[in-house]
Amino acid sequence: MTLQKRFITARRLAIEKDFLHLNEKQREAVLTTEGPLLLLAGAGSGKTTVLINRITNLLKYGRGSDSADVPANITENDLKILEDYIENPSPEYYEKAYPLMKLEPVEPWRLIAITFTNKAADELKARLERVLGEAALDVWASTFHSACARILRRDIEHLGFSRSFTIYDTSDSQTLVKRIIRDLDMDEKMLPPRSVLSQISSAKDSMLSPEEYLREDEKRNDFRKAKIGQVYCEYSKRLKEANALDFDDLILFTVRLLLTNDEVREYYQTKFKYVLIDEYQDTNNLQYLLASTLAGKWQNICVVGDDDQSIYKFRGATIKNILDFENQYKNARSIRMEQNYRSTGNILDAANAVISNNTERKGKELWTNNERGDLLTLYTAASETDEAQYVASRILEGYSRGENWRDFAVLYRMNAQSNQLEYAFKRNGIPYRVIGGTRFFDRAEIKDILAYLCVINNPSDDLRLLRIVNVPARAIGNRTIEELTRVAGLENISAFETMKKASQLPDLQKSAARLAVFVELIEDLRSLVSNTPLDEFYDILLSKTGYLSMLEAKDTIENTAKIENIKELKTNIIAFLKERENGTLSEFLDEIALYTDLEQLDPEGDSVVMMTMHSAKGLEFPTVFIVGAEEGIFPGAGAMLEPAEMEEERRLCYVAMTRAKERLYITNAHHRMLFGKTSTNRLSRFVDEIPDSYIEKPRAKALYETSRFAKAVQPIPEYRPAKLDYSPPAKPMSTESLAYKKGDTVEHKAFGRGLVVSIQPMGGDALMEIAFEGAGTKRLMRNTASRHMKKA
DNA sequence: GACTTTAAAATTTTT
DNA sequence: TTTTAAAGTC
Repeated sequence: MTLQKRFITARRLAIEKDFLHLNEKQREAVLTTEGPLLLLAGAGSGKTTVLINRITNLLKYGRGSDSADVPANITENDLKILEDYIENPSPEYYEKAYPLMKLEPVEPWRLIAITFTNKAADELKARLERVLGEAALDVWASTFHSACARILRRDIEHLGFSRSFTIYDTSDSQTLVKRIIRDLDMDEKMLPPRSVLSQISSAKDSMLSPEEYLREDEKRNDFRKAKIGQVYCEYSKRLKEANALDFDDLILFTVRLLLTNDEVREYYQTKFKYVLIDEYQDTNNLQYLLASTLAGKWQNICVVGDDDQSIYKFRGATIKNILDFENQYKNARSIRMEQNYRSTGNILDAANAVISNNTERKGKELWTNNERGDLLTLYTAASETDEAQYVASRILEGYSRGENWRDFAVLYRMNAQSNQLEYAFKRNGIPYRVIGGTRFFDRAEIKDILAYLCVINNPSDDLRLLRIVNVPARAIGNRTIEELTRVAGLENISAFETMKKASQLPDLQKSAARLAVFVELIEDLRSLVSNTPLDEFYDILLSKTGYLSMLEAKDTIENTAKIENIKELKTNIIAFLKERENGTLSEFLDEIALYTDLEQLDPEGDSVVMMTMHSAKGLEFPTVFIVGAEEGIFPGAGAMLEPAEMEEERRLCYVAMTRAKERLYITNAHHRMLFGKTSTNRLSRFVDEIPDSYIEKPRAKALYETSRFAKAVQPIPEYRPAKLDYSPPAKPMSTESLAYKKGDTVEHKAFGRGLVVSIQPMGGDALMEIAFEGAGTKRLMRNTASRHMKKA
């Protein structure tokens, strides 16, 4: 063998020493740095660890582990140095060997890692920082959307938008579409805004402009689609006028910018030498285009994903991206990580058995060295109440055995199923948290305040302007607003501009004075915002707009909660300012728009978690309950006729099952009340797909053999392990993190140390009065506040 | 223009 | 069943 070849081998072996804690496949993934790489990472196979180590490798050794390039003039002695280190990996030898091991270490800013959630991005950043220190902060680790926002804030002017554009979230888009449908005199029944929006979204995903879309569909003479095309047209027009981008636009415009502007493309393509995409199975066409464009120059694109965990088709994700990766990049390498470190053998085999019924997949079989563990359990309840009680009882049993509440998770197909479970948990005194559902930023009062902030930031934002123009009441009613939008549309100016001219417009004479007051309010605030610290400004906003007094005027429980939520938003501002000393309003709004998953699972609190199977992706729990395993619910009714949908449901089942580490319970109900109707559903086909050797089905058999005559047969006895007390719980829910009492000292993230002065129970919540050392006395709602504070 | 009643709809949602 | 939005009443 030549010296060069021996050197290359030795160099890789030497670098490998850093990653001996990984298994063989993981290590290969870490050391394969060059060219397109497909990383098929099964559930629980240590994906994040690999990602971190891969980046570490790139930053430390560059392409040393994966290159045939050898420095000029290497000598036998150089080889010896490497071999010495391999033989004896001590710090002294390392120091000598390191210069020979590295080959163009990557500068952190030449690396972009794109994830799907902010949570994942943050975790990546945090873990990188722990390993690499400060340098890690220069790595672009972000979501698709925030990476795009960052690019567009710099260069969107090439596309004719202003750099201070506003971001519309899904519900903003929906309001806008609804308004357009009405303005165009179309029938909302024929064109549900939701489905119109998803059509628009998929048009954008195919990079079709409204005009192109219209042209296509008029050819086909599809009446409905032509209508949708008109809405799409108007929708784009209004977004443009409001200087706003929706979520899809963020990516669409970035792709368009990169494709049309050579200079910008060149800049980013050169900059990003290594591109890394996480959760590749959930990317849509645009995201695929973005990723491959960014990697266009160096072709160092690494995608990580698991085709079996693709569960977001309804949002445009296409499994094709991951299935076709090797066709798109002919020189792609692929590595499968199939060893699972999470679940017991039984759970894993059961999950494998279910997913093997899918045809659209790469095909992979997870295995584990973990023990077999308990069999899965199927419980067939009489009703949904019974099902919930069964779950509660099992959890109670576990807790009395010494397990923590947080070791249990209940997963369901849709949020509506959480209700019965909540009742059961309350009844049994089990502390729980529901993840998802209505989110903090979806609450009306929060949207209102944010709308004020948006308008101050960008007065052309008609959508937000109309939301708040009469909240609190300013005697600016429907008629005025109608006239206002009519004139604005006619003259092609924003509603705010129209307001300014109200006194000159005959039809607005009557309300001109009131409009002027409002205009002045906004102008006032606008002139204030640039030279006032954001948190201070926020207080001024609350009082000047009269929003706070509006809520304080009526002392109801709802309003107290609303006030707390508004104060909670201030906590966000303070936290934001801590991150960025001189953060501006527009930066804050960006962060809010793209960072909605505020209420994350908080590992400190000890409570049972309930969530949809979708939200559970990426998480793990010792014990998992999958409830409502019934045909029509899971798989859902919509999947019955569509094989592709059915496969997606099955993947969802696979995701749900592989969340469990030690125990997995699956339940169904003989009859169930849902949306006010009682129905009898057959056991989910997914349960049938689990071989009997992995699952215990105590009573299922007897029940289902007679299910056709279920009504004639004797009723199934309800599951009642203990005497049931159906009265509401005497004591309030007692999570450790919620168990504050008068006199406790607390540590709040934003307000610092404080003393609990009083607690007043309110529904499932409590109003706490806390005297903070620095921030004065505050009244906070316990459940929300507890996310930001703990006992000191 | 504010408040009350009624009617319709309800997968899943990382941004 | 529950939630939300639109129509109806004061």
